[in-house]
Amino acid sequence: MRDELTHAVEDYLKTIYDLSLTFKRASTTQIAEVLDIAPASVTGMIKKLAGTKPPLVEYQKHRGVVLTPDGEKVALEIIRHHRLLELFLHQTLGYSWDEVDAEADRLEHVISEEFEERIAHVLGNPTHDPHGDPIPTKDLEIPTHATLCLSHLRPDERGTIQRVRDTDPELLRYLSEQGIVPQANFTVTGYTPFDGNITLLVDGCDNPVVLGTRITQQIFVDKE
Amino acid sequence: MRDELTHAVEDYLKTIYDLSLTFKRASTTQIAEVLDIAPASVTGMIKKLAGTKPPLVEYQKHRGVVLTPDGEKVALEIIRHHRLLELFLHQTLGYSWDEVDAEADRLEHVISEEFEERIAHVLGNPTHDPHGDPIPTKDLEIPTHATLCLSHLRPDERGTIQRVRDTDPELLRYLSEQGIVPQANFTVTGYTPFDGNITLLVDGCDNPVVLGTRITQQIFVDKE
DNA sequence: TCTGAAATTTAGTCTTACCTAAAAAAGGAT
DNA sequence: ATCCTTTTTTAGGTAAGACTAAATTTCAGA
Repeated sequence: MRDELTHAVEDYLKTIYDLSLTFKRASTTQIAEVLDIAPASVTGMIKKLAGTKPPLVEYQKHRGVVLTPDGEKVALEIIRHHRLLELFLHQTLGYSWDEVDAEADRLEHVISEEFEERIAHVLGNPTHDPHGDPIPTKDLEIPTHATLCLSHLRPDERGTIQRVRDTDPELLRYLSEQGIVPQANFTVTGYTPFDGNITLLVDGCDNPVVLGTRITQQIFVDKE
Repeated sequence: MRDELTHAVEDYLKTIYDLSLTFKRASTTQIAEVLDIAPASVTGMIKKLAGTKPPLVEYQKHRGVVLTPDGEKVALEIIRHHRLLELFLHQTLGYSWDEVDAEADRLEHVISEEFEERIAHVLGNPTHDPHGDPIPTKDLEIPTHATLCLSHLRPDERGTIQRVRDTDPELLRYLSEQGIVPQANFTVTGYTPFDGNITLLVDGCDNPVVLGTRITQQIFVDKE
């Protein structure tokens, strides 16, 4: 029906989905920044997305867009592809967790439903990818996941890393070197009020790590 | 260097490679037929391929093209992707042999060298895909393979199916229902001179199968 | 309510990467 | 030599997406 969307369209929808988790509506500039495209170009695409047969976004001039149910369906489908692929690359092909995002970004637009089902099956219908991001189910429900941000913890609190929401390979490699990966347990040993830095000691590691808010805001945890 | 070729370019090169196995030079019309586009379009693309920095084809007006060493390298790279993917889909993900071609056709243009290496490794550096087609090695050598065509066998000769060079899912499904898959042993029990039909009895099957030349010319065997 | 900065949209271009139909030209076979 | 087929040329079209520059709108503070 509304199949055969271009890669660009799928990327826009994915981006809008992500942004609206945080901001409700996604603004032109935000989308432009994420996709590294001129704002004017975004306006053009947004209009297109709002003008498709079943509209994919609800657009109000000067106040950004939200996905329609149809648009959200597409976005979740792509996100499911992406996260299943990430886990598959990691688990079955031995990719490290900082490499999976780039490869999945290319494959997500190309694989068939059949491919999706088969890797889901091989992986045992998993609920989370290697970064701890929830994988939408086949009928596009998002499994529950940790929403407590590491930046909110304070000294002496203990917790478990659940999710690292960042795609920068450098950062991911750095974090895993420090033992900061999903399922790792840790204790917060320090907090600096003015810059928000948090120091934590990962169980089994010798040295504490200091992380700035740029990082701690991307890490979600369960408190012990 | 000459990376970032479009899917279309890669498809042309793959097609030219295939054609020149049989005809030495690939003509405009032949290419147009295989790719199902107008001959004029082929001329255009051919000129482009001949005009790249290191030319990918050697082009003589009115007498078709041959791949240059550079073009052949690209073609073999894609063919390696394609055949590794076919085997991977079949072996690791459980696709049936008639389904793999279509999926591989899309993925072959998108996977990274890393992906290629990792599936090759998981599969144990295989030499042949599910249809018996040889998989170019990492340094793009083609393993030896059967070149004896089933259409040349005559009654009472026995052989082993080595390779079925066809991508039509219907046909492939039909053949596997008749037990005609790589490694199957058989005896030729009949030959009709005028239409070239060949009757064969696959070991372990009860009924003989009659195949026309359209089919037998695509099947390669080893004589027992 | 005015004003200026920031965000957004409009308008008009451009590029890339194909594809096509129809006319012209070139080869080849007799 | 001439007909027929194949191939190329010509001239043009489309689809997708991106860009710049200029205009407009919004919003927040004076």
